[in-house]
Amino acid sequence: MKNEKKEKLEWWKSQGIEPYGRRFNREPIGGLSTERKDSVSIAGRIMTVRRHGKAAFCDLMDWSGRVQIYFKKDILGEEQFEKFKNLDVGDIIGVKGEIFTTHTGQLTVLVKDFILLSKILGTLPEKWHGLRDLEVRFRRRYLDLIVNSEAQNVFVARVKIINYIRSFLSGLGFIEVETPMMHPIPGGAEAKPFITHHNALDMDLYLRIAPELYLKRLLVGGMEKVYEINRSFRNEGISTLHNPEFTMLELYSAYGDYKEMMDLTENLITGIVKQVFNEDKIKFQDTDINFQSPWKKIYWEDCWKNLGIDNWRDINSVKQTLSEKHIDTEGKETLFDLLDLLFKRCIEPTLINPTFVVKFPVETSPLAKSWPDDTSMVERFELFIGGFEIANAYSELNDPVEQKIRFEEELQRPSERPKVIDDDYIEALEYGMPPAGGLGIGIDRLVMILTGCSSIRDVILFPLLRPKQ
RNA sequence: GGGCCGUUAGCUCAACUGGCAGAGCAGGGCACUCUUAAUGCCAAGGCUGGAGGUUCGACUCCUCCACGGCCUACCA
Repeated sequence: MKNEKKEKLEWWKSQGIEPYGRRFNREPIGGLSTERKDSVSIAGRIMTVRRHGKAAFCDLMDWSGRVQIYFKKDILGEEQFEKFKNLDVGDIIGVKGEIFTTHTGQLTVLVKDFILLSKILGTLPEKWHGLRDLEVRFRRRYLDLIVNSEAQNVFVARVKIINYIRSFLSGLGFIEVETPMMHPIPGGAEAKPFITHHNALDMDLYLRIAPELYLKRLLVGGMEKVYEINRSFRNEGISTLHNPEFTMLELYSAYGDYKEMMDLTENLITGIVKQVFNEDKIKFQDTDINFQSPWKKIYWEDCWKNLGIDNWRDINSVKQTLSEKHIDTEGKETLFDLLDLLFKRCIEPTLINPTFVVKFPVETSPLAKSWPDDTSMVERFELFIGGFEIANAYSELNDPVEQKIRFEEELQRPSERPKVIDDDYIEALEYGMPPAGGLGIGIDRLVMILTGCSSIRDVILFPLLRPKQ
């Protein structure tokens, strides 16, 4: 803390004023208008000060907006004006005054009275360039939010998107539920879990990697349309698309299928684009993404044909294509690892406008219902926007015997996940789960696309960083 | 985890090939009652991320460490 700021703090105390105030009745700054001639009461942070001897203009900011306020000595009187001189950029004050317009026509509040509500002891980042240092923006997000309106906009948009999702789903009869975040057996996705320990029960628990298996138990229980906007945790690398904890929407609709999920996804996201952003196109990085319906649908299998692979199960032709494209296959041996690599490098980057990729191999989808007349494939789609995966959905496998076989087959494949079959889930299926469509949407990534952010850290308030020092 | 890059005043950035570390904003003082990146004048602000090394001399070159960014890997 700087000595000068400490001295200011002491000055306020010496005036018998508590520099950290109490409740103050105020209205949002964003609601002020030039038509108002009555007195107003507002509060917020002083963002700029332009002093002119016996008068001064300041900008006062609250979450709803910013307004210019005008301090005049002949209005405030000697004593109040002296207090004003001891205010700093960054202080939080309450103001009572009247609206007027300046000679340049700017809406301004003439300060009749003000009160200090919170004294700043630090120094705000620079008013013109703002806070650029990414590390500081993430570690001290509060400064980012105070100073960078782009940061404010992103997180306001995030809230609006999530609110829209809730009202959209509620309108379709979905109910929001909460399922455990501490799982005795991690399941519902292929990912490395975080491990924690419960002392009283003396048992290890896993932070959830997906809520899927619990939500489907609720379908067994008769809940027909459920969703959870869930935080899930995966103990893997950090990148512009990956944070160890991330937010997903998962929903399940009894008696539906993956096609229903496809329609729902398209309606939901086009609705967000229209209602929240009032657009049907969004600029992401340097390209326009067109969200207009109908969205493109392609078969996963056709992607390979387009790359010149006639039979994607032929590992040699996959390897050959990878080598022709000079893609390093280090550490990749299985057919599906190689296919995944090829897909990520050669297909994903081309899927800019929303595109459903449909019908996946059963080996990569242990919880999905098989394709009619082709048990080697499943009723599943992934949605890609802006070159990366946004959503994943399928017709849910509700046959307990088949599910058990799929789990057992999964155990045969190498995995870093603990190798335990969730027999409790199988048992639930034995009581009958209705056929259903299920959908997962990566909320952080969706927000990225819609707000033009290139890193997931830009849309998560406090992304995980190593502690400084 | 691997590769590359970055870290200089509270913030945003300079400093050529190794030769006294500089500016704007913020903060301090003075002047100024319609400014809006207010303005004018004055003063102050630094162990250049940390620890070693090379050198007469290091922000600059070398080694190690810390944190971050990008790419890559695992994944969503």
